[in-house]
Amino acid sequence: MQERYEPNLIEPIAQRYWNEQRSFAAKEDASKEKYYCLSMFPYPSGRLHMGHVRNYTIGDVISRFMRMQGKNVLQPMGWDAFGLPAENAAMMNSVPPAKWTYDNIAYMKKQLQSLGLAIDWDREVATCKPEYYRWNQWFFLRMLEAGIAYKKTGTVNWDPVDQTVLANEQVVDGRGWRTGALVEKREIPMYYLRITQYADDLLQALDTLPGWPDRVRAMQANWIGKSVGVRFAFTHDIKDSSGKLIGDGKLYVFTTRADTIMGVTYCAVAAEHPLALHAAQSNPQLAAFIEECKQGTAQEAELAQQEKKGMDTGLFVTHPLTKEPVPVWVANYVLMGYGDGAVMAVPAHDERDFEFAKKYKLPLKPVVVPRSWKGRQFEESTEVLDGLARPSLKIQDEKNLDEFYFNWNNWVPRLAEHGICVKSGKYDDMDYDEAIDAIAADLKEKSLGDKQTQWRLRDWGISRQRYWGCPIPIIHCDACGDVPVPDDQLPVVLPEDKVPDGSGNPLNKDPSFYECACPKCGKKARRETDTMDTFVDSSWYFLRYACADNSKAMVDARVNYWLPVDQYIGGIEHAILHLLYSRFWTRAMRDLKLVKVEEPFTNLLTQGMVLNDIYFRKPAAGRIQYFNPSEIDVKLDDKGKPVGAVLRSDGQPVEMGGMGTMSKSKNNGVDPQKLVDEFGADTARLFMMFAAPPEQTLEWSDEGVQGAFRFMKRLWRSVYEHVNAGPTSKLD
RNA sequence: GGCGGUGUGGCGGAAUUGGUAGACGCAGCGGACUUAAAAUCCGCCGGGUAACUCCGUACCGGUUCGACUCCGGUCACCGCCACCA
Repeated sequence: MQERYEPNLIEPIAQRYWNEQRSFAAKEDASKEKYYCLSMFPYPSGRLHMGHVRNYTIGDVISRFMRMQGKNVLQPMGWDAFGLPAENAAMMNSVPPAKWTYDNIAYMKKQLQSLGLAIDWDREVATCKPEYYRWNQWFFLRMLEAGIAYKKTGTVNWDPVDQTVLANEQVVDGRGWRTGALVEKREIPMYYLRITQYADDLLQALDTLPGWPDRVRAMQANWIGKSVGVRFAFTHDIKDSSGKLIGDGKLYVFTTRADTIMGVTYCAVAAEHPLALHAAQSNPQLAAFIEECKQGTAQEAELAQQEKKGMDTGLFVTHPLTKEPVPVWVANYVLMGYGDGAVMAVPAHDERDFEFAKKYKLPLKPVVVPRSWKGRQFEESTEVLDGLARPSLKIQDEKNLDEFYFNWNNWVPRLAEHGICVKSGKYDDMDYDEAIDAIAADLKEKSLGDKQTQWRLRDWGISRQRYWGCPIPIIHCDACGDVPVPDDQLPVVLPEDKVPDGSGNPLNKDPSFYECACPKCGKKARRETDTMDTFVDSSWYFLRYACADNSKAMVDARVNYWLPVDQYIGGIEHAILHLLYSRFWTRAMRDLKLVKVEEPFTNLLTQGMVLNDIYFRKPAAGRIQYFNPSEIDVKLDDKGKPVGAVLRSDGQPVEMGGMGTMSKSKNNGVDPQKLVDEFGADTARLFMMFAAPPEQTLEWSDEGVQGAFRFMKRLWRSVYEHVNAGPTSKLD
């Protein structure tokens, strides 16, 4: 054993030994308690970043701890290898995404090994390999048979120049990020997975996951978005040009406030609603308005910022209880994708309806009063606002000091509170719950509605008009329709030699891929060229680790030994989609009797981001220039507080921008490879584990790394001294 | 607007079920070694005081022999979701 601590000498020796001995290969052993420790697998972007190092170090420490506790530990690793960045890199460098991806995997695997992680590399998977994605295809066909997968037309962002579908993030200010062309909404056929069928289960079962952070469970519950209310219909006799009643003469709406049904003064429908489209046929102005609503992105968050706009259709529907005519408006605040794309509007008790009614001078009608008014006399009156007569209700407060009344100058939140029904005929004096029960019962009796549960969650559209993904195993035949690829012809292999040029999916232009024979009738047919969303790949990789070598089946009995994952570690950014899809997919596999496990992840740790200082200069004209902290000298005052910073190369001051997530755009990243090369993996790992609790953000500090390095050196020396002192010691 | 979280020295953060607040690290200060520097090592390091049995865990109050920890309220910050009817 040598006196000097030289990690670059000793770490590779240990790593080679582990590799040769297969020290971390896990074997199923029913006599031992298993422990499955899983880190979210990386996208092979090219190099590891500090977030990876943190993630895998946390997992490795937990694995080590559990191994020392005598558990049979599995810690696998793989590659989330399909996806858009490979296509972009391909365009820039004229390299096929496959080559780019495999090269990156080779490099990053070396990096991971140099970190000394106790990974069982025998179980490595890469989602872009046919051995893996054939089971995506196989199980997709099983879901199709079971009715969990289905086809329907869906709305996408379409770039008319590139002839391609854009993800929401690729739409900037309503234009394609590459072409700058105005993005269109387009209806195209896509495959969907019926995750909504599992909505209630996915929501309820969140309570069985005490090992998950509260906020992640809350985020999932929000996303699923259960809401209980009443779905009912207004009636009408509006017919289309062929004389058919639109929607069978019913305009369905959903409401959580059925108690306000007597206060309805208009109905609002989404721009894409059949009634709106019908009215637009004879109304060019309305048609133009509908076109305007269709512009922009399919992203809902942006809709929330828009001003409320609408237009009268001139159509009327009949109120199901009062039989009064109710005007139908098109409104941009109504979403086609939620419920039936239509709402009943009660401007006296709903903020959005209020704002809309005020803008377009629509009537309003108060029908709910505070509970404190119960059993007391109130006065009806009319006030004139904006030249309109507005009905108001007044009451003396209990101390007879003031008058409380509805006034319609501004919205007040109290108007939306639950209360007592008034001016509602037979429902007068009923409280919220009672009124809803009574109204739902009456609507049911008329066969015009009932209580219903509505979900925010939508079915999962998995079709992507993209090349670098798992092909959807369907063949389109003019005679037989959509025919599944027979199991014995799986996998449908993605050709790996294509180089996308930005003008759509190369599979569309490759006859050797899309030309095929119909498996049913043998006639010439066309292969589906859409590929699957990459979230499909990551929805079950944790199952495959248990049986990665099985070429005959998707999963086998070993899955039931290892699953569920005892500890899952990864970024909070996957709190909703990846984790929800995985929970759904596992349930689908359970229902098709492939696995026993229902909840795949028992404990979840969402590790914090890695932050670093931000330094910049803001020139009088032009872009902000960011400087990497390694190029900066910080000035301290007497107490050691930072008071300023200068760029080392020119000695001139730079602005201190506080701390932010390490990113290319802020130029504040630290390359893990440099860190490992200089100080060794142990120092890097020690610092990361030590500087902050795993769930919290970690503030990078070069001095902190030095401290960890000093610690390692001291540790080395004390071992060295021990070895020299002890006559029989053979530590080296 | 809804939901979730967090507030402790100059800084990152400890404090297992309510029992010595500030572990450990960073920065800072003093010292040793050195011709000098780096590296390394030792000591000090919340505030106040001449001193202590003083004050101090965002703020106000409560429970308790005892509160960073439990309860009620306030303030501030962060994250996610959001015309969801």
